[in-house]
Amino acid sequence: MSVLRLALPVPLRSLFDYLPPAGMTDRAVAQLQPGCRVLVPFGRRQLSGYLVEVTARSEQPASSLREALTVLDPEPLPGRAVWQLCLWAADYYQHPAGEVVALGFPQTLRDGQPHRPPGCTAWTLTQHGLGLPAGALQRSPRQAQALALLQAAPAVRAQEFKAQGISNATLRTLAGKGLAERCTVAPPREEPECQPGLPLNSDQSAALNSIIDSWGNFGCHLLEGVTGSGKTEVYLQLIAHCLAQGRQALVLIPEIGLTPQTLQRFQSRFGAGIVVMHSGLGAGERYRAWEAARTGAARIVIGTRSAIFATLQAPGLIIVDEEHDSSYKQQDGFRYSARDIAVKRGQLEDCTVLLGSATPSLESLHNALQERYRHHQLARRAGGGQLPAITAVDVRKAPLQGGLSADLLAAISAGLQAGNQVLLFLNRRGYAPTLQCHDCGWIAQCQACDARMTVHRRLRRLRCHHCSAGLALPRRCAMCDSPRLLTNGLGTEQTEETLQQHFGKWPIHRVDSDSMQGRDAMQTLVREVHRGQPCILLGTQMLTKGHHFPGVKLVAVIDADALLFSADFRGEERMAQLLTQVAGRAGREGEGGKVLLQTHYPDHPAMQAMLREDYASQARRLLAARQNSAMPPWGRLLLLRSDSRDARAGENFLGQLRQKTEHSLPGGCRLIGPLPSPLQRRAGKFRCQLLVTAAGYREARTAARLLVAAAEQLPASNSLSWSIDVDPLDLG
DNA sequence: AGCACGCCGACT
DNA sequence: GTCGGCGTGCTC
Repeated sequence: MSVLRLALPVPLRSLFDYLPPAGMTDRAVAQLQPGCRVLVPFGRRQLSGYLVEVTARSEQPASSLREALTVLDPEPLPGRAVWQLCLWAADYYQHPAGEVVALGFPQTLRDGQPHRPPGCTAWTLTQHGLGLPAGALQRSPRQAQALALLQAAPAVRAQEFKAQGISNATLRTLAGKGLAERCTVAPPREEPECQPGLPLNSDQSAALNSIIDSWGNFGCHLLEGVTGSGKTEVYLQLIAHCLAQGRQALVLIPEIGLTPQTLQRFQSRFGAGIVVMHSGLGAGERYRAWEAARTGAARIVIGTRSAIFATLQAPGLIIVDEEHDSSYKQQDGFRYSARDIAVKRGQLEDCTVLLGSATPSLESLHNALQERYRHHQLARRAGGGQLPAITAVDVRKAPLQGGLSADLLAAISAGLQAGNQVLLFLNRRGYAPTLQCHDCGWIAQCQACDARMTVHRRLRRLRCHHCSAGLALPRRCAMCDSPRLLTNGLGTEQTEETLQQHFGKWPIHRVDSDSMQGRDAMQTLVREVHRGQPCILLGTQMLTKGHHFPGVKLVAVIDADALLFSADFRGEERMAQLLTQVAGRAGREGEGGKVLLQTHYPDHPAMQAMLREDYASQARRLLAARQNSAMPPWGRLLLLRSDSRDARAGENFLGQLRQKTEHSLPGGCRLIGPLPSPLQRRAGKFRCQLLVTAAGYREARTAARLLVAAAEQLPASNSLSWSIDVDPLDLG
C-alpha cells in the first residue's frame, strides 16, 4: 500500500496522509516527486496540497484515510532548492509547511488550478500532421512553408509565422485539415543587453573583483558602503557578470524601496529580461512574473520579501539591498526574515549572496567580523563628495514653534535663500499625538488599545495608529464637557502649518502615509523635487527609504529625542541606522551637506556617538556591548505571544507553557515572562509574551520545537490564540 | 483557516 | 414557529 503524505495550506503543523487517486497505478505513484500539487478532499472542502513523500504506511488508522482526487502536476513546479528551502523555513520558523510552500506559488495555482503557463499563442502539428513527410503539400506553397517550420520545431509561435509572411488564414486551413493545432508556449527568453557600467573607484572595484573571484559556489558577502558610495553600481556590474555566466540574478529590496527610480536604473542598464514581483501586482501579472522566473525567460528578478520563494531556473546571484531594513521580516503570520532565508537559499542553490547596506544590521556585521561572510567596505562617496557634518541643536530652554527652534528656522531660511532644498524629518504623522482637556486633564484614548489617539486636524478626526479606530474630532471633553481641548506634542501636519507661516513662498511637501495616498503621488512628488527648485520636504521614514534627492543640502531631524529612550534592546542600533540613513540624504551631489539634530539631550551618550562617530564604529561598539548581555547576534531569541479576549487567559497559557517546558529546554536557555506586552491591549485583545533566550542556533531550534509541541498540547482555550516568533525583531 | 454543528434572541 | 448570532471542534 502506498500513502501520499501531504503538506496542506492550513494553519496546522501536522502533515496529512491520503490514498493515491483511484485508478493511479503503483508504478505511477512510486514515481511521484515531492513538491507536486495534489488535490484532496479536506473536511467538507477541497484543497490543493503538496506532496512531501510517498510512504508505505500511515500512522493513521487505514479506515480514516481518504482518496486523493488528482495529482495536479506531473513534475513539481518549485525547483529542488526552493522546495528544500520551504521545508527548512517551515521547520526553522515552526510554521505549517503547507502555508510556507504556498507562498512560492501564484494564487491560481494555490487554488488548485492546473498549471497553464500564461504564454504566447503558438501552433504545433497534430498526430496526423506529424505523419506527413518532409516537403509535403507542394501544391500550396504557403502551407508547405508553414509545414516546414512546424516540422523543424515542436511548436512555433504565431509571431514567427507572421514574420515569415504566413497568414493566420493559412494556419487555419492547416488546422481545418486536422494537421496543426493551436497551443501556448513559454515566452522566449529575453536577453538583456548590458550597457557599459560607470567607472568604479578603487573601493568599488576591490569589492567587485573580490566577489567575482570567489564566484561559482555558495558564499555570502556583506557590502558595507556609506550612503552615496555607489553600492548599486557594484550590484549592477555584479549582475552583468552573473548574466554573462548564463545565470539569473534575484534582487530583494525593502517594501517601499521599489521606486520607479530603482527600476529605471536597472532597465536602462540591462534593457530587457527584468521582471518585478511585489504586492502591488495583479494576479495575472504575478503569475506571468513567477513563470518567467521559473522558466528562465526572466534573467533578473527584482522583488520584495516574498520573492525570496520564487523558483529560478538557474540562479547565480542573490542580492539583498538595504539588508538591515525591518521590512524583510514579516511581522505577522509566517514571521520569516527574507534576508536570513536568502542566505540559506544561497547555500541550497550553491550561489553567491550579497547583502548590502550603509548601516548593516548587527547580525550581518557580526557574521562578517566572524568571517562567516566576506566583508567589503566602501568608505568613500562615489563622486568624491563629502559626507555631511552632523551637528546637535540644543533646544533646551529655546522657544519652539511647531517644534522648530530659532536656529533651525534660520538654517532653513538660509538654505532656501541660497537656492537649496531642505529635508526635515519627523517620525510622527498627524497633527498631534495627544488630545487633552485643559479643565480636567482627560486624554483621548483608543477604546480598543492602550494607546492615545492621534489628532488629524485636516481630516477633523481622531485616529488610533495601532488599530483601525477613528472618530470625529470631539469639540468638548468626554468627561467634563469643557470646550477647552488642547493638543499636546506634534506631528508632521502641525509642523507643516508652522513652515507654511514662515516659508509660505516656497513649496512645502509633506511626505507621510496620509499625504501620499494616491498610486503615483510619490512619483509625482519625486519628479517635482528632481527639478531642483528650492523647496522644503517634510516627512516620516517614508521620505528616507529608497529615494535620493540630490538637491538637498540641509537635513534636519526635528525630534531626535524620540529615538533616544527606547525600551527595546535594539533601540540604539535603530537610532544609529535611522539617523545615519536620514543624514545620508544630504549633500549627495558636490559638497556642503549639513545635518542638524534637534535635541534636549546633547550630552546623552547615544547622541554624542551620533555626533562623533560614523555608523561603522558605533555598530562595532554596540556589537561589543551586546556580547555582555548575550543578546543577538551573540545569543538567539524566541518570542511566544498570546492574544486573548480576557486579560488573564494569555498569562495563564504562557505560564503553563513555561512550567511544562522549562526543565526540558537545552542548556543555556532562559525564560523571561510571561509578561504583558508593552502595548498590552491592542485592537481589543490582551497580549502577553514569553521570551526565550538561547545560546546559539542549535539550542534555539531545539527550544522552538519543544515549545511549539508543548503549546499544541495545551488545551486550546476559548478565544485565545498564540504564535511563535523565531528571531523576533520587535519585542512588542 | 474554513466550515460545520449547536444552542439562545428578534422577526414573518 | 424560524433566521441567525458566534462559541467550539474537527479536518488524514
